[in-house]
Amino acid sequence: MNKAARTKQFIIETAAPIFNQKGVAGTAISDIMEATRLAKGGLYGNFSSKEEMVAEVFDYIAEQEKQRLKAVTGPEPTAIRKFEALFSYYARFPLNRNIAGGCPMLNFGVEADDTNPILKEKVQELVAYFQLRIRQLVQLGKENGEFKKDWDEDKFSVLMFTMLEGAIFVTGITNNNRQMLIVLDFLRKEIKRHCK
Amino acid sequence: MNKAARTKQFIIETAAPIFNQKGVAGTAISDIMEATRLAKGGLYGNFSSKEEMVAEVFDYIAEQEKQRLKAVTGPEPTAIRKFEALFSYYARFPLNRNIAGGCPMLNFGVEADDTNPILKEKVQELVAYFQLRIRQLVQLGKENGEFKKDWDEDKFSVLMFTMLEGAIFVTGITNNNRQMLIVLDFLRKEIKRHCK
DNA sequence: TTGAAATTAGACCTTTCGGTCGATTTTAGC
DNA sequence: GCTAAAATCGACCGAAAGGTCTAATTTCAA
Repeated sequence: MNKAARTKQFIIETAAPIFNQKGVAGTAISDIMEATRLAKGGLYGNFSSKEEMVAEVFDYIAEQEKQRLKAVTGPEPTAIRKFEALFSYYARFPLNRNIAGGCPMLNFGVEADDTNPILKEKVQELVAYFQLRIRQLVQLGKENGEFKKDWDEDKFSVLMFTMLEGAIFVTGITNNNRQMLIVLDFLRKEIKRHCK
Repeated sequence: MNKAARTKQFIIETAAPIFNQKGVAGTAISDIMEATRLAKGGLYGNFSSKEEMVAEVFDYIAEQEKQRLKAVTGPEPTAIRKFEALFSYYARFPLNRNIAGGCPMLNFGVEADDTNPILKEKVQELVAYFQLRIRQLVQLGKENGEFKKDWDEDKFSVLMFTMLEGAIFVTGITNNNRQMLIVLDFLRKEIKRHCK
């Protein structure tokens, strides 16, 4: 990894939580200059524009989120345990995050929706990925004989995902994870209800 | 209503969908000037700053949302019918909205979370109001003998609210209300499950 | 209809925005 | 350690940001 690549990566990692917290429109290049302690040339030597920088920042974030999902569920041996690992991860949200500012899907998605089609598409992909992984977890559980075969994984992945995103939103707004815990409690019962 | 008050109201109503779509940071005073066809003096004669304007715009939006909730559920005679009216309202989301840009709670809430404590508090109040109304609907149904007495309205209001907000988010991102319909289907079944 | 008060227009101000580019420093292969 | 290439600095640019203020217009009670 040569100097430029290292600098670029450093910028991306430094900028990620800033964009996630303040939003794209709310973040100025000067904010990134300050945080990275780089001058303008140092930034624009690595990115041709703010837009491109944001795009690469989100690509990095998306990859991080995917890795995190794998890291949380991967080590667990069964589908039930994988779900449980996910739930106890979200029970500690947002304290367990290394990118400050809440869920990037929600933050970037809400802003990009009416303003940035390219970024919106990236968020779309990440949402689809998360929902796919939930479906696959249910399928795995079916194959393992953990879950009943008639459980509709498509519907469950929609319920689980929308509830979690809603709970993340409410957790942020209320400064309190009480509602997240209620949601997780419900999801745990749903899992149990469909166990053999 | 004198001229100033009418102008102020006109500005608020014109600005509301713009802020809701482009975000606070993403909206320039010049955008509001263009939309209202007013000059700077016309705006700053009615608001002392952009911040104050946004605050009053959100107050207006919050009132609109409350009125809408009442308008949708009010005419229906029973709790079950009130819920059903809400569900068929959300089934048509966002086509049935008169403020473009999706759910203002979500849009303003996500942006304000890390940037604007005053606005965040206003969103907080509106969220609390919606959840209260859901709880009250369940309570009404209990009193009417529609719902079983052991139904936990506190938990249900959390589930319903988080799911709907999550579904609104996903509906926007995917340009498709398929997941909203799945969520509504689930909520209908929950209602039925707790009917006497 | 009139005239004082209320309201709005729009030129102007300072600051900050995203972005450029030649000068300067740093990197890295020899 | 030298040197060509790569990377970064930071002064500079035009545009646009939020906001001010006085002049001009509009409102509305008498």
